[in-house]
Amino acid sequence: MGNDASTVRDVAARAGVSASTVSRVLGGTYPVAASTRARVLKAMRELDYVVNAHARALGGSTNKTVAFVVDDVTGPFYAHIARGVEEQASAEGRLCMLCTTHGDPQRVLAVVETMREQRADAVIVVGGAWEDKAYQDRMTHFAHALDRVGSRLVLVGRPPLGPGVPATVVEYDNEGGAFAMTTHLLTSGHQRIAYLGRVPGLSTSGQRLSGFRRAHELLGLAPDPALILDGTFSRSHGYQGARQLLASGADFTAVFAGTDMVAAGALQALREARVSVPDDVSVVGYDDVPLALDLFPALTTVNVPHEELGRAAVRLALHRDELPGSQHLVLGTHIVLRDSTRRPGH
Amino acid sequence: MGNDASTVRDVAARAGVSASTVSRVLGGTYPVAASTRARVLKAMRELDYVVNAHARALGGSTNKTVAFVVDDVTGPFYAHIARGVEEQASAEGRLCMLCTTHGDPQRVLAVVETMREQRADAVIVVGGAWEDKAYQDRMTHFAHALDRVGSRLVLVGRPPLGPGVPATVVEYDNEGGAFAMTTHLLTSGHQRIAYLGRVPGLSTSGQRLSGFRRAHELLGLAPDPALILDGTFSRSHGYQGARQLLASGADFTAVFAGTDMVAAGALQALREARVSVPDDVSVVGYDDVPLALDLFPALTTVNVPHEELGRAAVRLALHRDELPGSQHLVLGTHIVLRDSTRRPGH
DNA sequence: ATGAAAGCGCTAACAC
DNA sequence: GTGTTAGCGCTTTCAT
Repeated sequence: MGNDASTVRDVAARAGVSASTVSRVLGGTYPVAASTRARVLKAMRELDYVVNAHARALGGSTNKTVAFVVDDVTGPFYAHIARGVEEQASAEGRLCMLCTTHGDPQRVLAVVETMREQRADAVIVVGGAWEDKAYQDRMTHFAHALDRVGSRLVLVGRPPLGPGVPATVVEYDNEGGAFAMTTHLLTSGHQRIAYLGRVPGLSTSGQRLSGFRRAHELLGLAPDPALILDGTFSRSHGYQGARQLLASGADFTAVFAGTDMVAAGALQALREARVSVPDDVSVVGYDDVPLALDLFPALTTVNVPHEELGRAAVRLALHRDELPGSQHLVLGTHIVLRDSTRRPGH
Repeated sequence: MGNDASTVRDVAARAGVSASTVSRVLGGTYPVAASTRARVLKAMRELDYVVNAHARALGGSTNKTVAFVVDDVTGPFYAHIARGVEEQASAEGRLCMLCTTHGDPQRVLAVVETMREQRADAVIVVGGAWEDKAYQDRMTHFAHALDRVGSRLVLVGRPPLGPGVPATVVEYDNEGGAFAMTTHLLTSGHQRIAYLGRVPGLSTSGQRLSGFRRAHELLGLAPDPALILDGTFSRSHGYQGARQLLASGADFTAVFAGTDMVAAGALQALREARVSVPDDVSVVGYDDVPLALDLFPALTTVNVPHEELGRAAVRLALHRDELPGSQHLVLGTHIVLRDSTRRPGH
């Protein structure tokens, strides 16, 4: 229906100048007589003119757009990284496209392809990667394809694809955080720690678990395989997993939840079973999302610099020519002690 | 730098056909000989071709994009609406652009303008509106401007701009939810209810407060103005507000928090002051975000159909020609009783 | 079934 | 300073 936006030509006609002149005042980066500029501006206002971003993107080569590919906006973990991305993007004059993939590797690939069509300046993929050869190969392919058209693949919170692959990666010390937390638990006297939320094939999960294992080894201990439960990074897995653990009569004094959401579920199950936290069992999470503060008891967890991850992703990708040395960043993590942990038996 | 994506022309050359033929297999909506199509497809694969979305948008008129304008992705309230929007958009073959405004009315207007440049199929603005004449006028202007180019302004969770303004509005029964909740509190015996998080000039806040007032009036009561605190829809206001209330020695048995986040802050303040919830005071929130379940005690609150709001927004906007009668939707809300409320003095 | 040619709205040489 | 002329990559008549 209604389909008559005014164009440079309309504005030019009304102002009695040529299209290029209009374009010049639009760009602002070229001398135009003050009086002419005023007339053009006036015409634009009267015609309620706005540039067509597509025509502009077609002529020049950049779209002034950053794409953000995420598993699920709803998770606070992603939401905060999204905020960092959005803020930095907007600070750099870029628009932000949001795509969600709902844990489906196929959709990730499809979405990245779409972003390639959109000629986004950067394509930021957030969250653990699937440790699957075919998947990695496809991502590597995209990295090259994006690079070829002057765009950039950015991996946030997932490992690099390999040397020579043109991609920016912004990680955080996943393994180190889990190591620190496990060490804390172990040295406070917890010997039997259940691990909830091992997600097979997910890089993030693998790294956290390996920090968990390394801490045990360092103290000459071995985690009990029966206490490591497979599942997803979800509240419901935390709930189900904790119930299952309780029902099995397993012996444990602490629960290491794969994420804060998993911890939230576990806390609910524990509360329902009248198991007191932290008196009977300690619970720790991972991520330090705002929710951690509101859980009861307030959750001891590993802090991840969410917003900074997002911000850094955009910054590095957009300025990769100026800061070529820093295309692989690993941000630190640290544990935050709150009320959900205590020495066992005290 | 690298800036040589292959084009239809490249593909055409390699397949030994004309550009139009390539375009035809791209579109799929036109007869092409099977053998030719195969050759073209092969050439595309070999050249790793992807269409240029901008060139396409320039020729045709739609961008296949939906814009989503939100205050802050980080709030769970928005996050869940965002999910609904994203899901429906993707189901309708649209991409989703995300823009945040951080509570700044100026930025809302700027962002909507940008979306106009992008020729988005729909521009979805979420969250309470500022009850400010100039602001409303600008929005009305945008509604018309978008309409003129075949796009659509969608208002989610805010009142219509007025009759004759071409905009889709998807509301939820804000006033009704507050009314129901307040009535529940009042009829359970709470006579002095504090209201935390009145945000002057914000439509959402105004509606909630008027439901709060109507419930009082209906029972022949009048809310005590001293118990109504101005602030923002934030956790920190909930915290500060509750502390202030406590410090003032005010007399109240229940707290109606403007949102669940406000309630979370209030609960923390109450806990720190050793005021037991719900034994000493009852607390209720608004929104029913997932967090409500994880608060302690689990929060009694008003359920808002977040995802459906987002989904409906996209659906109505995109199919406005097929369902012209339903461009103003009001979804229902209902109260959810959990553990943060109780009759006073029991 | 396929090709040639025009044009979407804008920017960027290149003239004057 | 300003106008003219070409395209950017694709879709779409109009021919054939």
